Amino acid sequence: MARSGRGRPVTSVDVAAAAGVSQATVARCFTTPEVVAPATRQRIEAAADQLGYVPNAIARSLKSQRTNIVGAVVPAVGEYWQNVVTCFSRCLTARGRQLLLFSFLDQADVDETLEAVAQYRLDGLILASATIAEAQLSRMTQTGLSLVAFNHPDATGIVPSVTVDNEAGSAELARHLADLGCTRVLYVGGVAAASTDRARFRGAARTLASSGATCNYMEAGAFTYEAGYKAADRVGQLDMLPHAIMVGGDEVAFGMLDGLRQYGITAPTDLLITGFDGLPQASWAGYDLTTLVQPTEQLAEHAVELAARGADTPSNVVTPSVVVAGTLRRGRTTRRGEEPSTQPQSRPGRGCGAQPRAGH
Amino acid sequence: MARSGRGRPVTSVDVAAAAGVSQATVARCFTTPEVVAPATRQRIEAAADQLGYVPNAIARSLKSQRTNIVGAVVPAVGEYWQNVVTCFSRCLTARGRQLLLFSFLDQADVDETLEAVAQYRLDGLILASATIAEAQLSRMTQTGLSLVAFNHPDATGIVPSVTVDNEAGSAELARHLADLGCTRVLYVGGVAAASTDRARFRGAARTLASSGATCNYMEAGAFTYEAGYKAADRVGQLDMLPHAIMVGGDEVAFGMLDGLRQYGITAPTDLLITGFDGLPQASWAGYDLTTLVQPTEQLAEHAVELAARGADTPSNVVTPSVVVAGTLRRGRTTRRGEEPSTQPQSRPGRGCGAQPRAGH
DNA sequence: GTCAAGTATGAATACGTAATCATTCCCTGT
DNA sequence: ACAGGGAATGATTACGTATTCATACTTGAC
Repeated sequence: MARSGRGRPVTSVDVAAAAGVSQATVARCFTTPEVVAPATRQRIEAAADQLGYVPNAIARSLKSQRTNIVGAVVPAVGEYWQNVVTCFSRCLTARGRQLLLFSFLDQADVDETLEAVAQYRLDGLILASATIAEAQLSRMTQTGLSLVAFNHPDATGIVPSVTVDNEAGSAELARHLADLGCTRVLYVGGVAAASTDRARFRGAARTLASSGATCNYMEAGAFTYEAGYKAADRVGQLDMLPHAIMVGGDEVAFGMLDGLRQYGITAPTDLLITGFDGLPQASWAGYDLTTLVQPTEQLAEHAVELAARGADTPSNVVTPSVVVAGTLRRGRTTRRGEEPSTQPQSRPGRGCGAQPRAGH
Repeated sequence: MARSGRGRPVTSVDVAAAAGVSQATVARCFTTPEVVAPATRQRIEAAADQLGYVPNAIARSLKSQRTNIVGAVVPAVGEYWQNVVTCFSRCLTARGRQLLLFSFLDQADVDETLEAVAQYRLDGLILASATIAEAQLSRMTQTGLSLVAFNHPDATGIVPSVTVDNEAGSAELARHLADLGCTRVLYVGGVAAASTDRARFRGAARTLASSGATCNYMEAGAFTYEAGYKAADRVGQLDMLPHAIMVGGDEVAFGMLDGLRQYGITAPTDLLITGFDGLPQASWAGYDLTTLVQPTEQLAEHAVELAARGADTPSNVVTPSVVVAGTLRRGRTTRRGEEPSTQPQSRPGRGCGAQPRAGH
């Protein structure tokens, strides 16, 4: 047993005493077992087992100057980020590292939280979509911890960053729509100030322009379902519907889909709709959304790789930013010539589904 | 700067030297500032600032025998758990604690992971829906860390547990259905072996029985969308639809809803449907599901409270298990006399929506 | 049988902090 | 003026491990 009642926890010294060896040998037995004689090792293991000895990672970290812990600062809201966190956890566990998580609601909390986290001497820290004061940022890197920006392209150049190729992905979606004959497209972004949002709009606008199509911008205000739902009000009251709506995030797109239904507008009948992210729910039959699937596993893998190698690598090595391409998922929301109903009815498509509408 | 190049990190000793005081005074300055003279304190703070000193939480933890870190072992899949993790993180941050997260895909990984986590001398550990070998469990409590089982009623009696009142919640849903005149109900559970699942079925069956209604059980096989979607196949092929389907989890219910639509069965027209959990998506217009909303914030708060007070409390104090009641959310899926369409049409309800159906 | 080389272990130290104990100093009351 | 007391600070130690250095012991070759 590790301790009886309120007794002292078992240490390597206790094990050493029980096994009749020195503390040093016990330590060796747990770090480099091959250098200790088989007989001794067996004796130590038996003693450790019987006493319920568990090595103290805190003490180890103090001595070895590495905690084997990687931190992640992630927004508290949004299905997307929740998936990402899960991926982080998996990747880290696979490498024998631990994940210290901070989810923040307000950017303002980040600086304060970071202050606290810096004390833990993490091996690495992944900053997801968080803007950090540059002074604090450079201060943190100097303590030897390796920072990684995750899906926060702005940070490129300051710290190594890992992102999906937002612009190319959005371009791919736009091309898909252009191929379907859409010439008047509305882009509904989440937060115009976000660099990811801008990159996605840029990719869409560029591609559509080169096909002779127009691409207006509308800001939903947040990357949430509710924001999309409300944005649908503004769309529903347009005099003329666009041929397609490109939404800057899947969750916003879900809100848009549901919101438009209030106005009797459905995809792909009345217009086409695309999302971005590739959330699990995009594949659910209820939405079946055309979207750009982010290779979350892969992105997380890269981020963890950069963050976890920690102090192994000399800090003067410039780590190139990683950009990974996503993949297009074709869902029902851009499937031409079919009704949203699940009973496939072969009906001739009617143009791009765009019709002049009477004012509300 | 914290360190210049590959230099040594700044310690309290360095600050002491720079400020012309002893290390002890520097330490006091950061733990109990009120006992150090204002002039001295100012000098120390200036020196610390200039050197970029950051207290080392690892060393502190070693000395003080508490890490200020609470661990959580949580299933990797499912929207529900992702919400819970976010709540944990928020509650802990509010208390100045850190969250060490483990998400597991396979129960088998848990034991192994726990072995690693035990080394970190966490203040507390929240076990969510994870079954732990009892030997390991008792071993862990003896190291002085306070375990808390989250939504895992089985554990009651062994470790303090925090759960929603599954049975009462399910009973409330059942009563709601009974009030609507349903007399033939199908309960679709996630995993029959799960104690939460059993409790929910028990609550439903008991209540329905007392109203003279029947309640059959069907197992979806998992608490996932896909499982619900597939279970819909079995429902769709029944000779006679039940008046209502109580699904053991919201995510499963979403799958059921979408799956049933394949068969032209919609709620509330053809039958009524309820979920359990109260996921954000249940409120989305696309589903608008009647469900039992778990007070996740509150549950997390309790769990964190129990886990974080750590070694403050003598271990011989028996901590009673916490059971919190959920609240009923009435969505469209049990709204009688309305079509699933969003245009409210006042039509007379037609019984409970149950109709004999021809075989497939 | 002796010496060299290698192997297994022990003793001692450092990691960075917090807390205990001891010390210095200044102030106040008589 | 001096004793006594409180405030501020310094010296020291402990937390539990990993590592370096030193030492004892085994083995093999000549």
